[in-house]
Amino acid sequence: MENNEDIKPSNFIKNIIRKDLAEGKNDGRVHTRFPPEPNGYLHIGHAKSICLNFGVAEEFGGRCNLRFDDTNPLKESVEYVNSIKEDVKWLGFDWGEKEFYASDYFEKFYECAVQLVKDGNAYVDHQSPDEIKENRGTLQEPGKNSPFRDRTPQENEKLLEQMKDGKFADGECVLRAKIDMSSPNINMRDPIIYRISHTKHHRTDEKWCIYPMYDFAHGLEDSIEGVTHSICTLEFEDHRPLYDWFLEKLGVFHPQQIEFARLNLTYTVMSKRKLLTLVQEGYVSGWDDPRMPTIAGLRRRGYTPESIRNFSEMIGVSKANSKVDFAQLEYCIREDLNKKAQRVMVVTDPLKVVITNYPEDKEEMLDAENNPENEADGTRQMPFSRVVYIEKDDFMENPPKKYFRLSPGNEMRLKHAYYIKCEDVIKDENGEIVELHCTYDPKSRGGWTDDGRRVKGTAHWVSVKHAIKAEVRMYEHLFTIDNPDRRKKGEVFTDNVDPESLKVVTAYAEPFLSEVQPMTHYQFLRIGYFTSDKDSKPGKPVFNKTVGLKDTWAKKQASSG
RNA sequence: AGGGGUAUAGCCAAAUUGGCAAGGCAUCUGGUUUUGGUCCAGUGUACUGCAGGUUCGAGUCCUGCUACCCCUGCCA
Repeated sequence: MENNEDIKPSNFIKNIIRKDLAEGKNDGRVHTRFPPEPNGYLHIGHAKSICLNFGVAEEFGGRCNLRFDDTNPLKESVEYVNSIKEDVKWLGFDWGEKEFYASDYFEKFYECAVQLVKDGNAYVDHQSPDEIKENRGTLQEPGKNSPFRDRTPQENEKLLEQMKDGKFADGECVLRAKIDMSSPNINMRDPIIYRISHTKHHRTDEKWCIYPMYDFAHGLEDSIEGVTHSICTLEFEDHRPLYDWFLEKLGVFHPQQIEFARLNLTYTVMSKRKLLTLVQEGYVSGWDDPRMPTIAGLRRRGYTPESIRNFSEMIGVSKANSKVDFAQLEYCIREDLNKKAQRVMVVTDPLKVVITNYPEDKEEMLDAENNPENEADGTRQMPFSRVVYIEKDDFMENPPKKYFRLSPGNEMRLKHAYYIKCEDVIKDENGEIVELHCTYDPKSRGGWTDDGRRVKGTAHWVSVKHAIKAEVRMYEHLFTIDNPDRRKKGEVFTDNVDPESLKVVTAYAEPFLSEVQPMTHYQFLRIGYFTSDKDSKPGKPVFNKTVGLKDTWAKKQASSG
């Protein structure tokens, strides 16, 4: 029976692999790869791909390569290489003893290009970029053959060598595959194999001034590494015939390309270009801003690797374009942190409560459990005294029905402390409530009496005398609408950024929170999960709101009000 | 003279060779609770995009539609 719970959901890619295995393809090997281009930070959509590729390899006893698809030095850098490695590692995946780089195969790519030329399958085209574009045709009309299309293999071989040797300027000519300028698939209209770019590469430096295009390089990379199942996103479906064409013409090991739908999430954007815009135009503080859907952002927000892996498993894999509700991601982090996060008391919007019958000078330490979900986490001690803060929300002068919290003449429990009863409401000259006078029941120490009294409401609190101040960054969705790409004429997607998606508050916390290690997860009791930020300094903790607790009371209020 | 894809509940998404349409998220309702959290139990007329056809039987097979997504970088 318990096996049933461990069965992971199936998907069409696993079905293909199972079938291949059953048919004895690839000698029973399963080999995948995760091939990021180091031109930006990884985001939650990449996490889906990482989990898929590494997950499938693991499930079928295969391997998964981490490979940097670094064929365009203009856009790539080591900064991105390093961030990608860090993120993949953090997610919990191990790519083995070596990492792979397309740039390690540049020599091999060149040899393959020479072979294509010799076989009459490629030619050097001296048309200008504009001419090439012009002659490519349109979606409805076929393209026109280049006037250089019929150069002899000997001539092409010589020209290709000159390209490699830097005899030409950028854009002066390209190497093209000789396929079919009238193909209904535009990718097959003599696609470019090599372009000239006198650009320094972050790994090969100035060794090369010609760089291979994706379509030529990618299948070869897969082939060289013995990849069996080359999993990519839907937009490459049109490229598959080309992927296959190169491998066939070259007569090398032929991996199978399989496409799946990339992840979309509500209330955020996922394209590298848009994420870059958010960073460059200052809508966020950087790639790791906790509102960003980047791995680095989610990590800083307080998401755990387990929660993201679980999310990836949960949402499944298919070929249908879809948009997953952000609430599903939030469910995953709540589920994980509920088991792990220590509970602490932090008041974010304080209301002073004076307990008039509690001795002026008295202080006492009270036991508080660290996590009701895990008794092994033990207890800690919290100082209590005559004046405490509670949340403003936890008091109402004229409460609606079913309000369990504090109100005039009513009793409420201070968690782990005492029952208190509101005797008096103190207001300032504007009528604003500034302070509550309450009495406590000494017999309720620990928050319980055996007299059958029903005190339904329980609130968190901190002792004013002992509390420390903490900076708490309250995050909401970065965008005001679930689909940030929906916009009126003349608007851009950044017009949908919510200027209030970050609110910084000064909160009052239990004293032991004064010194926190960054990246520690807590549950602020009755509020949500919070994670200490790297900006924390000794005595000056900073917390990021990871996600709020479910709040059925607030929901009920909103729907009835 | 276009090509390539996709359609199963509000959102994801399963469904051996055709055989009673899984599961999760969200929602709502109870119960438990020293967190209005967690947990537990329950909660859905899904004409499986539409219209036909084959069949004892169709989400699965056939025909014809419709809607949406992707493709005209010397990006990946």
